[in-house]
Amino acid sequence: MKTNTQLKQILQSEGFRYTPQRQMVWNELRKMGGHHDCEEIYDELKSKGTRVSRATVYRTIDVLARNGMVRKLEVGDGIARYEAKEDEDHHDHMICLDTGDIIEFYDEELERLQEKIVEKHGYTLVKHVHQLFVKKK
Amino acid sequence: MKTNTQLKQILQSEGFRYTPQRQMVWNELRKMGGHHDCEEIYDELKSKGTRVSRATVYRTIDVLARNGMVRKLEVGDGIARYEAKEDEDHHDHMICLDTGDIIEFYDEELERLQEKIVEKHGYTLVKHVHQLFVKKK
DNA sequence: TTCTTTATTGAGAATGAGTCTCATAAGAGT
DNA sequence: ACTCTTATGAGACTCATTCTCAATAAAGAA
Ligand SMILES: [Mn+2]
Ligand SMILES: [Mn+2]
Ligand SMILES: [Zn+2]
Ligand SMILES: [Zn+2]
Repeated sequence: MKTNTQLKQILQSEGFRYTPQRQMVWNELRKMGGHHDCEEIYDELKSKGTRVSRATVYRTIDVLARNGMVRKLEVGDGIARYEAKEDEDHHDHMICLDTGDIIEFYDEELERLQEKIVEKHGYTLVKHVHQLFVKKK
Repeated sequence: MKTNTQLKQILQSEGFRYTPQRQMVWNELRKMGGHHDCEEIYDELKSKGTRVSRATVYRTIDVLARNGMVRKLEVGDGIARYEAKEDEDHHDHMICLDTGDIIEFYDEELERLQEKIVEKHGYTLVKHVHQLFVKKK
């Protein structure tokens, strides 16, 4: 569980300022849990009376993503979604085409295989996108 | 190699009309080879003096994609790219973060593993997106 | 071939997620 | 408290993609 102090340290170590807006966006996304877009975060904050502008939500989410606090997820509907990265391990996503549900999965062997393939081509793996679009059986 | 007659059959079997514009978009994408966005297809057609509107390129590409003639590829820059699906087998993509190059790869075991994981969760795999973002070693 | 029906097209307007501008506010170091 | 610089808010703006609608042309019938 990342504390606000840790958020402060991470931001400041990169030359970013530790502002109340950034705290609010970060804490809100953590509290919400799951995968959410900027508009949802903005609405949630607004409904609580806190004043964080839409632009700041977008900017903050971007800062957090660049610093590994948050993960960006694009499922193909043109809306970027984000999830707070606590201490949890890496995982990929299954998206149910019936319900829109996002199920997380992790497979050791799958991760290894990707590395192997990339190496075979003379490259280094920086990141990957792996999404399985499924239907209920 | 898909012939124009095959294009006609596929379109008409789905109730779509076999129009010169659709032939031009399809043949142009095939001729170009590789992964291209709608603007590139539009420009290419325009440079050859053929008159196909931008809207029609977008609409046609969508029709072709829905009918398995074309594959959509989103690499995260907000521009959808497409590639003609001839008779070639399935493949996924490595995107070089240095050059923007798109390298195709296929791994039997990887494909099998995905199926296994999805089944384990009680779902059926409909499609998947697997992109490896890499850097030159 | 001509007629009818209905999908398609072109041109440009509209959409909308995300970005940018700029004047004002406020972190952080001294 | 002062200074320097980054962050914020409000709204304008971007730009890929979609939509509108009048005009056009496939496809099937006769
Ligand atoms: Mn997740
Ligand atoms: Mn390809
Ligand atoms: Zn993974
Ligand atoms: Zn694959």
